[in-house]
Amino acid sequence: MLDDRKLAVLRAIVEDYVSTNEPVGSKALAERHNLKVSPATVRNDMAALEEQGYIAQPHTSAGRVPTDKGYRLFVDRLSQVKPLSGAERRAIETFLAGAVDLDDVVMRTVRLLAQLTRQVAVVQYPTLNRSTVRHVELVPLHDRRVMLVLITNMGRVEQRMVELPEVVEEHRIAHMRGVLNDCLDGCGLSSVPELVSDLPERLPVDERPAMATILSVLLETLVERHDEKIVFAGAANLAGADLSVGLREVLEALEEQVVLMRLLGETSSDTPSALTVRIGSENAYTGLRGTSIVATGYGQGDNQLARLGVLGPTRMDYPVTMGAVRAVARYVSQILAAS
Amino acid sequence: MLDDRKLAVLRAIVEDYVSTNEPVGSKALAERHNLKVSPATVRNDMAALEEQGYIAQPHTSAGRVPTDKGYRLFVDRLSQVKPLSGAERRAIETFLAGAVDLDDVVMRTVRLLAQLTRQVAVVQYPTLNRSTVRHVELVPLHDRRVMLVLITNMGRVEQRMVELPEVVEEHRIAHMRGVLNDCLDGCGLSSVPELVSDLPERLPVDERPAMATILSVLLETLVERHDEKIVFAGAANLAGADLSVGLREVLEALEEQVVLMRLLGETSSDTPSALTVRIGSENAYTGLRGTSIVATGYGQGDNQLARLGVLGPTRMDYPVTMGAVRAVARYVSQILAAS
DNA sequence: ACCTAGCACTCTGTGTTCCCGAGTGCCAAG
DNA sequence: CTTGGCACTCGGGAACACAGAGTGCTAGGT
Repeated sequence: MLDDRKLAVLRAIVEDYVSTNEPVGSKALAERHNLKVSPATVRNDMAALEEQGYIAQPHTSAGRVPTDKGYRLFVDRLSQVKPLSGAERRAIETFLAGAVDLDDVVMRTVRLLAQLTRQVAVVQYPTLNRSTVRHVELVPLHDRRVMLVLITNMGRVEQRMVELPEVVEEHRIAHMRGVLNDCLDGCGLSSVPELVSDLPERLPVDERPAMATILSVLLETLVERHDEKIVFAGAANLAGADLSVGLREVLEALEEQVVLMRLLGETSSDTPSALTVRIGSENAYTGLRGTSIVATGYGQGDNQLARLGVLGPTRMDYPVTMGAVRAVARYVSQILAAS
Repeated sequence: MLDDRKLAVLRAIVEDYVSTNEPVGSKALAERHNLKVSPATVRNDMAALEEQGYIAQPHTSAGRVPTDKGYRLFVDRLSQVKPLSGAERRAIETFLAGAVDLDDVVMRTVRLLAQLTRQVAVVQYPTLNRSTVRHVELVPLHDRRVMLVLITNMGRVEQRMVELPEVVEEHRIAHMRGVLNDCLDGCGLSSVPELVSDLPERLPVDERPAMATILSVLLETLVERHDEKIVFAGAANLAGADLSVGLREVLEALEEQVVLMRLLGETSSDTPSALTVRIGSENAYTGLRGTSIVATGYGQGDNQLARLGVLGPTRMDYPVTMGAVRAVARYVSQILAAS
């Protein structure tokens, strides 16, 4: 049905089209790649490929252009991820190594990825789910106001203002802090709710209302899933590209955390560390019909923390992009593991 | 030189051009606005205005378009800031009131402003300069590792990992924390360097190396001016607009913190709370020749914390935009003051 | 059975020409 | 100083022709 030569033709079409951005014709194909056959033969193969929906022609008597299905086949069977050059790898390493805190790591990662791929990079903040509590701090501010600070083992810090129901003396606050830390230190965030459920009862009566308030804020913080925070960079790289549907839609999607989240997230969850490629119309979101997403999880080994990836026009250099995404994911995983 | 009618003509040209996006001719002007004079007269005035550089024609025999100088005059003398509608004000209020922490306030502000003005909104994080230290926390992590957390009165939290030169027992860390807080609590961030300068000397000998390390990280944090962090939103609003120079340049500028910073910052520093309007070529940065910036400081009264504003095509509705920027700045100032 | 050469055909994109109309500048009269 | 009239200038759209690239098909060769 699709013999080797037809596949070679498809590969050649994808490669040429990606590099020139122009529909590729049989003649050019036959000479640029040494297929050892004549343009006429190539035409026959093209006809077959078109028949089966792998390529299409924008207008009668123009060259062929890969369809989403064509790209899919290319990605799955005709290409292999291209590793980065040594220089690039060193650049990544030094750039990421300079990060000073978690925010900085994420920020540098997203910029790096954008620059490397010349696409829009998207990075999800490491999720709290697998994190553990490193420390809980209560800082008395005014009479009835306390700042609650939660520090996780990933270096992540969440802070919330808490308005207490009544004035509480400082030494009581200190005591509550002690109790909280004894109870939670080192525990997984997901187990916090049950761990604190009976905590007020174990306190002196006059500390209970305050503690209850604090706990409700703490739980709220966890529930809010602030971890779904996502940042992107490199929007400028979209300027030239043809997204087939307005640039506006794409930019809007990028600013919608929820949409972005789903883009990165919808993946074969059985192997989270594998590269996920979603091509054009495979993407549910309508505004992104002309774009592809290359994403992967990052984190240490089986402990996947979150996802990152890039978004670009369907007509992108998949092998290179995939290489960059994979490499960056690895390095950022290393950095996070080390800190 | 420029009598009242000429000014009225200029105003009419700006208003028409802003709303229609087409060069406006003498005839249309004479009828749409009741100028009570004939097109011929308007033409004479236009000639005078063009002579002096307030308007220009894209091509011979096309209508007139305001120049940057024309917009400038319009903004300075021919328009007045348009207040928001009651509904808009209420929307702002409720939207901002839901904010849960400082990050959230900034995030909501920038989105709100983008939505309200249909332009790109830019918000600078409240600067640390005027802030005071609310609390310093040292959290022991591993043997030689401590997390330094700095909480300011603005609700801002900075955290840094500190690698100590030697193992330090927990109670010593607690002691250092106490000393640090005694020394710094309530002090302005700018005065921190001198306050801590002789601090190690006042400690037991075996705490000095650790404290020295901690202090160097603390000072570094302050110097790094992490406060110059800037966020933007609403890039999608640029999609349709004509920036006269590529969209790409503008997007690139937006992602350059430094450039963005200068855009908001360069202002008549004597009255920071006033609205600053920078029109087209008045803007130093070359990539932004086709855009204008409307910005203002925010914060409580004379205590200006930072700046916010919007960026859009030179052809924007200045009165409305200025109204929105001013209103949002006021509300966010209120919110911050209350927390 | 497959490849190849040749050929007629079909498009798109580009360049040319032409014309309409909006808008101007100028002038002379009110 | 304002106004009506008038000739002039361009930009932009429609109509048209044309070159070039690319295709599909068929017939002949291996």
